[in-house]
Amino acid sequence: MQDAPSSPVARQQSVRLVVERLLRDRSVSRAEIARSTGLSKQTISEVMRDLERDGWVHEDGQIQGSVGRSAVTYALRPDAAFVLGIDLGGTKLHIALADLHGEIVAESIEPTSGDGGAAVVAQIERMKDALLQHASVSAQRLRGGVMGSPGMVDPASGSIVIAPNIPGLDSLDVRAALRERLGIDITIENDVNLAAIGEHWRGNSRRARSFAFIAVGTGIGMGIFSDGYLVRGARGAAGEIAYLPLGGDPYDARGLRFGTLETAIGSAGIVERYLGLGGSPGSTVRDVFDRLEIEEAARITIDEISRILTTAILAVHSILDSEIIILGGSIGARPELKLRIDEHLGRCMREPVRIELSALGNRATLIGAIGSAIDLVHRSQFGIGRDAGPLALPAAAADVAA
Amino acid sequence: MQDAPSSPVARQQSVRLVVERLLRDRSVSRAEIARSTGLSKQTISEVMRDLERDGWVHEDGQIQGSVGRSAVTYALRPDAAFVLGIDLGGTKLHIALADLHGEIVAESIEPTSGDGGAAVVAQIERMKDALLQHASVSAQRLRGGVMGSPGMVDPASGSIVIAPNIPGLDSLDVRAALRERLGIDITIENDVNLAAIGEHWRGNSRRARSFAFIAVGTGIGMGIFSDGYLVRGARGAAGEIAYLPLGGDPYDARGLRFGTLETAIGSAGIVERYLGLGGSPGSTVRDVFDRLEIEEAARITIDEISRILTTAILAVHSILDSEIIILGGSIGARPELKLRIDEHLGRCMREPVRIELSALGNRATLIGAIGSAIDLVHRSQFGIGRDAGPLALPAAAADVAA
DNA sequence: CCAATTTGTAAATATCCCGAACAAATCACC
DNA sequence: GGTGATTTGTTCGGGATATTTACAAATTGG
Repeated sequence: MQDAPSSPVARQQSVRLVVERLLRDRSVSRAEIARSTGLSKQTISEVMRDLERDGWVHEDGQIQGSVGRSAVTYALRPDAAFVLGIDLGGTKLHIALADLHGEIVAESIEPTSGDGGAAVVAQIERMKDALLQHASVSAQRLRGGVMGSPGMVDPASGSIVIAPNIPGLDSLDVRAALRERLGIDITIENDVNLAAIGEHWRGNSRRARSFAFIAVGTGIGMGIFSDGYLVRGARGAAGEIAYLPLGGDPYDARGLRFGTLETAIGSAGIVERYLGLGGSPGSTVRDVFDRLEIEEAARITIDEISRILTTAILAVHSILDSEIIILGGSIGARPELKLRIDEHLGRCMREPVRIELSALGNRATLIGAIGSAIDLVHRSQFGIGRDAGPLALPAAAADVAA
Repeated sequence: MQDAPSSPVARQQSVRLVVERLLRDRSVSRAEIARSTGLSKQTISEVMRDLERDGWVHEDGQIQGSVGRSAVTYALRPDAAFVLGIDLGGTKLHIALADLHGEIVAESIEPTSGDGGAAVVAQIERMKDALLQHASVSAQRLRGGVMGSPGMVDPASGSIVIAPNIPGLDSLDVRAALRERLGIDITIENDVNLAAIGEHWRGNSRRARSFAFIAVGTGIGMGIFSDGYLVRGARGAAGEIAYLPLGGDPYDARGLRFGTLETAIGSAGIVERYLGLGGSPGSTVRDVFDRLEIEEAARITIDEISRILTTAILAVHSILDSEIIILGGSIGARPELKLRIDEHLGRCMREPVRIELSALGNRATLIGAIGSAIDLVHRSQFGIGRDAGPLALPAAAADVAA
């Protein structure tokens, strides 16, 4: 069933407690860790000695001022390992190299190769090498990576099941190919889920254990956190709210194919609605928003979109009881929408749920991928099982200061 | 932060592995446990000796037939402890006393006392005493209990926030009162959530790690499992699908108060719809179902209800990606509904989600409460933290046989 | 400069787990 | 019916880890 606890059964527990404490507060003395974990001082000293020997922590400073001997504080070394965050979009491929604090040391964007799965894998390898060289990081210190991709990712195998926009990616075993070409494990995850992780780590839902991230752009998707854990669903399709039966007839053939909600308020649906109201032909969604103040068709379009999105939020909230709902994506993050949604929510909920705009914008997936990769490194490095609790991520600098 | 691991840090790990193995297969030999856990034979023997000394396990039989010495098998003693499952409804109070296998040794139903919270607590105490006496179980062996109640339960404090139907229950600190009167901890949980746990343990979603249990009766509610864990939401209101914006105008004042979906397809809504279609005055929901084959108004009513419920299922599934959706409650469990829903789903989903009727009927909450209580006893007894994994419950007899 | 307090180390002890050797029980096969 | 192979379960010694107690070192306040 599980692998044999070879020798260090209890030690891993201790190491884990120490590391978790160091993640919570960036710099802590050994005595303080002993107090807060309940372990003895020697155990902490010994664990810390091992961690320092292996390069995971270093002395960080001293605490003076209070009575008694001054304490030496230790902190996790951000440069102990590096990870790769990859945001694989239909048009752009965005890769960043980051340290264990999540500090990005190098990043680059290229148009996604149009020559299919194998070419994309080769492109990723090339970009990775360039980033390592640019940041002067040796390949050994690269310890993991996470890639976000649109479409469905099978929770069991971790391989892409359906990948729109990138031909030949779902037929290829991308994970195996990446492991072979890059020499490290790359975990694949739905891009919206990663964006939710990003917002949870560095964005506007930092302290919320239950929240939803709704991305509205070309398509519509949602990432769900419940009690600190990502909700993936049986087939990895949780949060596919494109198929919510709102904003149209769920028995309509088009809704069946692309999703009723997405048909109504995806980019295509918005433009179509705008044209139906007499808007100028050839307009984009951006144009509609630009003419919001000056054109009746644009105003009505956005009003209707907001109203439908509000019912979607109502549906999501009644099922998940989120603490916060974050709106993101090129359309969803527009403040004009939030304004109208807040107003509508006030009229159909007794205690309207808190709505926030994405703090990370189009970098949410990338940052979530980095955070997720850091978490995986921590887990694999310190023997933390998957049930050992929510994400083990360093607090953002703002949180430490607070 | 956490309590000090006094002495048995590693031992608890071993104990937990052994107990989990015994939960999975009811009767196992020590050698087999050693193999499957990776622990050494001596460790298993020692752990087992302690468990037997404390009365948690006993020798159960022998394995013969294969070459080699025959093995003594051990099993958890079902009578090592007993738990109380309580289903507190607006009209009926249903209590059962069960052993650690979930075998009910005594149960009783009474009308819920109408004299408010304190009277209900007294009633529960009286019924508990009677059950203990009837089953000849000493009070010391009663180790815990779980109570299901309609309304919202705060996930943090475990106290009832909103309790419809039972006056004065939300103002009282029920949990403290029960602890004082009964001498044991009674955990309170939403009744539909417990019904979902019941179905997960003994019902139709036994092997599903992600599923939803939808109860349609006087009111409408849902219990959610994601990846083996119950989803409670930020305020314990997850699954309150009464407020789904389906089947009516979400901006309507009545929907705002009772929930749009519940207004449409709760008992009151069904009867109202039936009358609106020219049905006979004074009818109940039961009457409507009875006249389904012989009266046009009844047929149309049920058809429309099914259609709305189908869109609700579609909404739930698009958000949660459940493996199975279980229908329960006095109305939801009617096969006439499932028939129609299956048909409708086929026309609005490309891969219709699997729908099953509740296997436990109106006992689902009670059984879920028992299962949940057994899980809590296991956790508190064997030092299993809350993040140690999904429910630690004995397999149902049918599963063991299979 | 001394007392109080806190940090960190050292030594001794207890606990727990593992590996190997070994006794016991059982089956297969001659 | 006897013998060997196989599996079970125990005993014993060794190693790793954590805890307790004692103590040295450092720092603040008077």
